[in-house]
Amino acid sequence: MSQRHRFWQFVALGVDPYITEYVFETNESLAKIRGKYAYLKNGEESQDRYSVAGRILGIRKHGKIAFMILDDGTAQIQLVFRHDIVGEKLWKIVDILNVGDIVGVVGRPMKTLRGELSILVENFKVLAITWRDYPEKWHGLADAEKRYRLRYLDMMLNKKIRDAIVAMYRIEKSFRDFLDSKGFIEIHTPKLQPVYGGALARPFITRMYALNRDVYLSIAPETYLKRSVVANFFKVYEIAVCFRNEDIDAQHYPEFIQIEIYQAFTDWNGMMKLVEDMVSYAVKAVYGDYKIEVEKNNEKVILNFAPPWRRIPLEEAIEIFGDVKIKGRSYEEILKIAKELDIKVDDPRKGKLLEKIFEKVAQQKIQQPTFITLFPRDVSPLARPSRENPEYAERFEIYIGGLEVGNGYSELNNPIVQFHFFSKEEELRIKSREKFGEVEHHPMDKDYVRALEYGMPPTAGVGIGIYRLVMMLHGLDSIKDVIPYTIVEQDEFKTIAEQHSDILDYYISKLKLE
RNA sequence: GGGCCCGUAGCUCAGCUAGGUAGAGCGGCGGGCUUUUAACCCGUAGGUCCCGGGUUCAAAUCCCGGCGGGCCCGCCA
Repeated sequence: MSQRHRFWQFVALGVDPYITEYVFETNESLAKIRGKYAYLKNGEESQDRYSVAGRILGIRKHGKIAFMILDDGTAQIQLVFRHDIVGEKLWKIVDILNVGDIVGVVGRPMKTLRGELSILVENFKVLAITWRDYPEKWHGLADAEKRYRLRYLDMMLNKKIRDAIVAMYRIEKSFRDFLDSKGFIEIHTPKLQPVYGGALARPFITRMYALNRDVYLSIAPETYLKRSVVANFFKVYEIAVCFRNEDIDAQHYPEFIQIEIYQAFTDWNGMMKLVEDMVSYAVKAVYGDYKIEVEKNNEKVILNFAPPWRRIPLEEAIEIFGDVKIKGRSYEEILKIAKELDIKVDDPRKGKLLEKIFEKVAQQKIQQPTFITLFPRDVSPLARPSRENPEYAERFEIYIGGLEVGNGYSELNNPIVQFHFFSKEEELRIKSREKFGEVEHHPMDKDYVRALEYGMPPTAGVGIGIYRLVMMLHGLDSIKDVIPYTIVEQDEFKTIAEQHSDILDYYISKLKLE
């Protein structure tokens, strides 16, 4: 308040950042201009004239010439403002522009004497201004709390984050293109459900006033997509938000996006092929090659997505990668191995033990895209038992870069056995409650069983975690880095209107507000 | 649920171990500069040291409690 805000300087120069300009027509993106005029020689000016708009992210002033970095969301380019070209009146505005202001400019591509492709500005308009100072140009926005609190700045200024967000869109689009070409359709399943299911997780509970009852936020689209298969939509998928009321860490966040795919008349083998074809298609479409270099903990790893991917049964993976003999062992022996590995046993199922042992000794070592197959039946209540050994399910998980990114199986389409498995899950919950506390289990879903009773063809399905896939592909070590907006507690601060009552009064009177 | 770490100017950070006048760079503002690339040079303003309590002659610094954020373990993808 002590010194007059620069806003008043703009107003004095006839520029009101919210009243003067409502539109600015652009006719080219900076990315295109960069490509098209790369040929210019140092000092050369093109006679072509373009209209571009974006945010100023850097300013270097040199008396009667000024260089600014303009970012239009597709690329950045240097703007050259010359006093002799824009004239005295516009120069006064050039003089008060700050990093963060938004301008539309008309000018000609040129290359400076030092070889920097630029736009020589002939005319420009101020389209909006920033009221807050931007982060320092060298370190940028680095404080973790501020990055998540002011995520728009993080996404605007941190290239790694921005690239991951764009790549995520392109990967999802590639998945849709691929599935569309195979005749799949996307079906949106309910996020508010009377019974949660399709995964083992604690749900969010919320109130639906229309029916005067509590409902669950979807933990997975699975049971509804399979109802869709019953509905003769034999090739369906959904890129779905899933909500799981569990803790946050580097690989987990309570709301996340999965693509789930179901295809009738095939089994887990057909689904593994579909997955490796689809993911490799997307990787090539987005990054230009099946092989991509990923940086992990300052180490570079080349990941090769070219199909086919390796398929290794779970117990074999434990033996190969973890060097732990596990095949043919009894429940007691496996329990002992788990304890020796310092694994806390809080779930009585043998399958859980094997999963934990795998995660502890083998998972980190699996870098190249790999299907780990043949999971124990007892942790897979919606999967079809193996045709060779019903102790196992025809279930696979996808591991890339040491991260679990997906899970799929031959779907259980037998309503009698499905009912039995659900009943066993209930029993497990009740039985293990005294001994281990609440164990994650799949609740009885009779309505879903009834759908199966109308007849579901042999079907295979898969779920792939989009955030995990993207964080792995971009070498980011926190899932929160690829989630556009994560939750943060509200903090206290003053808005500009609260800090500058004179400016508030100006707009109230100018716009005839009360 | 358990453990560890962090919070100082708009931003990035130093100062804290061992209590003694709150600092730097960038950014802002003013001045100079017509080809810079973290431009440069001169000047200048800017702080509830997260909040509350305690110890002390004296607290950014030590202690306790809280709030906010991060990481790890357990659980979930």
